[in-house]
Amino acid sequence: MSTPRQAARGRRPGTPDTREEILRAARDLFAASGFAATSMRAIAARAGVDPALVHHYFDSKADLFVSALQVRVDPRQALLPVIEAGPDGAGERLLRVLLTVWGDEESRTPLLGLVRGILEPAGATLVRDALFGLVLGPVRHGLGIDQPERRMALVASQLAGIVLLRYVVEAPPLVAMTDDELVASYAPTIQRYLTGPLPDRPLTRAAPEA
Amino acid sequence: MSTPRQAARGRRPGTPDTREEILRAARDLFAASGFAATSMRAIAARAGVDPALVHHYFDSKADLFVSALQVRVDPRQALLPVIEAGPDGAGERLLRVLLTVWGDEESRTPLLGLVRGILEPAGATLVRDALFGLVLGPVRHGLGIDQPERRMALVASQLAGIVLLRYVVEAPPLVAMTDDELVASYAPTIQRYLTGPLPDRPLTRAAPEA
DNA sequence: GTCTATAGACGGATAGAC
DNA sequence: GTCTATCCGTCTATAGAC
Repeated sequence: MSTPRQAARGRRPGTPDTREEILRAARDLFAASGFAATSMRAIAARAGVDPALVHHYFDSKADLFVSALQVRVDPRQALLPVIEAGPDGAGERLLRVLLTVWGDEESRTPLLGLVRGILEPAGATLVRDALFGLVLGPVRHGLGIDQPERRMALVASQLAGIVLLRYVVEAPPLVAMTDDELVASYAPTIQRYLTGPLPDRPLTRAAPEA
Repeated sequence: MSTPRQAARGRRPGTPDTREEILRAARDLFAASGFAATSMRAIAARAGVDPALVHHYFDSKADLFVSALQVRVDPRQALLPVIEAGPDGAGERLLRVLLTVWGDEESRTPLLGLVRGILEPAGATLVRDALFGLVLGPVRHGLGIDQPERRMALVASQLAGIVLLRYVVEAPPLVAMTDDELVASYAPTIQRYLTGPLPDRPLTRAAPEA
């Protein structure tokens, strides 16, 4: 019904692509309900297979979780253009990468599952490390900016808010805005966090009194 | 151990304040692990009472959830100073209210429970409505600004990101920053969302072609 | 490779003794 | 008001027939 199958000539595999069906079902359900609230039974039912079959392909629920949520976008590669062109305009470029990745249905679903996993006790640290290590890390090291940790935290707080309200909560005004409108609204903020003035002194240890 | 008891003269209540103990335990656990991952048994164990006793005081788990997460801060009252002084500087005032409320241990715990509930299927709409209705609503109506829906959504996206990264994920750079540093970093953003230029035309329906 | 059956644990909720 | 005992549901995971 979904994927057009090419005429298999040699030996027909016992199962066409049951494993893939399970992965698709798992992806959808994890994205919609998170890790804990999604049961293996529900995944099996959606995929139209027996619950035991799910265990046959994947050792545990956690195993299925990480398998289903493999994002096909390599952050390091996607962020290369953001970094290479230097700090000027990096805010807009970073934002456009975010909107592109989340705008693609293919990559949005697994990402939603990951985000839903953030607020669950188990996956909190895992996802946090992934976010900072894979996404913000390259940008931080690639751009030559001062106080990179603090600046990237500011950037992350705005990007996380956008993702949360536009793609998870689906706040109507944000959903209605076009990519260009979003860029016009948010790019100045991101850019200021990246290269604008910061309240604290950069790296000087002792602050003279008078 | 906790509350100093005044010498009860008349009839001693059978229980000192077991109900309050249960509420405290529920608040802590809901804040730490969310709704689904917190069991009634765990709450009873933490409160040092029998699981059945929890059901005696509260009809259901959902009932206990809403009872435990009653925030003692009335948003309408807390936000009055933000609104009354008009749009100028409203960004900083709004931000300071947020930091004050979340800075108080007393109110932070129930708020954490509410936030954790956002990403769970059950409480999503409930919490979203509460957030927009109680917090952003008064500000939107109180300040005389154009395109209030869109502006409040922009504001909400930044505030939500701050809450998520500073109080839920606890990103070190954000935790380390003082309130004044946070205000210096974020107030300009909030203010621009409230009163700055917006990409779209305000309320004009038809945009002339040429 | 696919399924039936079930183990083993934990969850919320209830009835009723004291 | 507090507790014991228990029902009934759902879950993950496994063993084994076909």
